[in-house]
Amino acid sequence: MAATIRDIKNMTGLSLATISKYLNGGNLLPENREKIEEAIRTLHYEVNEMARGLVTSQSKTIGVVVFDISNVFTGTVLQYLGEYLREEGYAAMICDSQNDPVLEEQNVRFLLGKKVDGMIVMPVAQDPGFLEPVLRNHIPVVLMDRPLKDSRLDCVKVNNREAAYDAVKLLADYGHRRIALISADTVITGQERLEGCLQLLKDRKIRVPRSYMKVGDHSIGHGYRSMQELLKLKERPTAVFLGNFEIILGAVMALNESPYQCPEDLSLIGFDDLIISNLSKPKLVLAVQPLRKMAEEAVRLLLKRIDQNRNGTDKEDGQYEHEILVLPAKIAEGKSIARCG
Amino acid sequence: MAATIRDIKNMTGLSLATISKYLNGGNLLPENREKIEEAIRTLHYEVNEMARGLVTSQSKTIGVVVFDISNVFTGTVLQYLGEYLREEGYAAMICDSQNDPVLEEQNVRFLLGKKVDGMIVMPVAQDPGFLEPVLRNHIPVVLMDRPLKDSRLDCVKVNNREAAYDAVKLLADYGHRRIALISADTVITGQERLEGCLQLLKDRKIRVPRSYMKVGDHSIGHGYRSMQELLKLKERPTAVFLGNFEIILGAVMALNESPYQCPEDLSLIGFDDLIISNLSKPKLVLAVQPLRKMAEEAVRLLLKRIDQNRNGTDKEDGQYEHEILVLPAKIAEGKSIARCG
DNA sequence: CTGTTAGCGCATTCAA
DNA sequence: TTGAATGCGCTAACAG
Repeated sequence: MAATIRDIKNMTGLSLATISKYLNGGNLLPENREKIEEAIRTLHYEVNEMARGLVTSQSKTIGVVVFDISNVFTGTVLQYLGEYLREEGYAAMICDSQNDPVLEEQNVRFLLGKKVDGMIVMPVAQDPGFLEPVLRNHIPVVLMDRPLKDSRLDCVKVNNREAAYDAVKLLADYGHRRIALISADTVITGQERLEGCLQLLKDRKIRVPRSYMKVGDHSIGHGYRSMQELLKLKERPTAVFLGNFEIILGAVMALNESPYQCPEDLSLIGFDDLIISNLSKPKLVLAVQPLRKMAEEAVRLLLKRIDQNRNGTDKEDGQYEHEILVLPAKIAEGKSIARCG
Repeated sequence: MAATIRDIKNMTGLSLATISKYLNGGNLLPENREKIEEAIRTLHYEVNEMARGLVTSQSKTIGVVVFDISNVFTGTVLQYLGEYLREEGYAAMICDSQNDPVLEEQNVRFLLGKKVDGMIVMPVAQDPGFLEPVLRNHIPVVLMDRPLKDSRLDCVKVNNREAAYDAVKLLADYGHRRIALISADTVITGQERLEGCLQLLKDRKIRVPRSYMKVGDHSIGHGYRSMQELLKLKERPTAVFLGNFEIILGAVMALNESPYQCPEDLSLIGFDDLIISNLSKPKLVLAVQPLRKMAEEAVRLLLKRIDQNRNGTDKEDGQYEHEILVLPAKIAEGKSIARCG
């Protein structure tokens, strides 16, 4: 149906090899070049990447596995990833795991079958087992956002612990002592942030009542319910740390529905980077994740690995030392924190 | 590097054909089946989809081209699309056009090269020209959200005009006469919604001052600035129609920063379907788009076309009559509209 | 039920 | 610079 290199051959009288050379940027007589170009135009020829991939055994596509594609964080990262990959001549094949480890494993196998040249994974599983097949085939992988305990895996992430530490420190510096945390322990990023918060509280000798610790998942629902509960307490907190975007949404929603005002009645600080966070009134103080930078570094690292693989720098069964790139999240100004006491 | 069907042959002593038959669900002796399965396990064999695709000339993957992947609407739709496609044994290859028609055209050509079996497109271009190559190759396409003026293109969309009409009607029914519109005319969906609004206003003989018509693009910035301007007017509107998700965000942000309250000082009705819209206080009245249904129908329609193509129902240069599926957006309750007058 | 053969569309030797 | 031949990994006849 679609035109092939053969049709061009018949049209121009040139050989397959010559045409192939043209397609791959080789040198040929201007005259022949002309002929081929005309044939391509009139035949609407388009290279068949499947065939090309079969012989070159590289697809020029990168598999991207995300834990949840409907998530705003994910969408933004995907946008940047797409940008950088495209710049480098790669396409992205995106697979959504829907927060399901089983789906995630299927995704990985699927991409392997598609012969992607490499993978970028924002994992849902905590165990790196599902990446075994990838590692075995010497397909480079880089993790994003969430590291996994496997010394062979590169990762680009954010200094969750430190940034969370700084965030709560800001609250403390404003004089707050009744500080509540709404965060998650279901994913590593949440755990790290939680640790950072607790460390600061410990360093400052600030006690946290059980009722101030709202540990659940990174969901709107958790944020919403937790904030409602906090506001009902006899001794309300004067400040709250919000662990991620969804939690911010839920919490602000609950706060908006209450008679309390931010920051007069309650100071807030959140963790994420999304313009939407501006929606809250007043503008939220945020620990901002450098999403664009993360995407850029992930692509850079992955392509480096692919290159190393090709140049046989692949040491036996291999591996260079894996790299864990930790980028700094920075506190961005806002008006959601009031002085206390 | 990776194991091939040949390795299995060497290991089992069976022929390529038998193994291929196994892989494609054919019948063979339990004994041989066993052997093959063991070989697959020990060799970690995985089908090479490029090779398979080359001979079957179908990739079992669908190209999905979206105008902006970082958009929440898009993310949600992608999630549903992925779900339904997966159920049918297809994978999605997602390309982001970043609201750039040039990128969009490249995406389409790229996917063509990847030999996708069909495409689902949420277009940025208003002109269907960029889909010529797809049509020419008889690759089925279905448009989503935004129709294009080409009688050969199927589309799944929402009754923007009618839903917007109903939305503004609700405002009018609550007694509002000073109704402002913040919407977009840069995309067809915005235009349709605008038309619906204006039609109702005309039917009810409600005059709209120039200063009440905030027509721009579907961006947070447009929503934000427009709302600020509206609130500064000597004669403020009593109700505002917000054309999409981003506009809602921006407008609510501006309103939150002002001394005015919703719905006491200003009634709001918005257009979209995202849980995040709940963030506003009070809960917004919304014209809700049936995103899941849209995705389901798009997949259904596309696979139908693919099937028709294969069974040669493809009439000459062909085509069945194209289908334009218009799904109803429905008004969802909320508390953002107050009685007026 | 199994094996042999041919070829999908292309890149890549090696000669010419 | 160009052309003829070979094979990437797999499926699809067909013959056994």
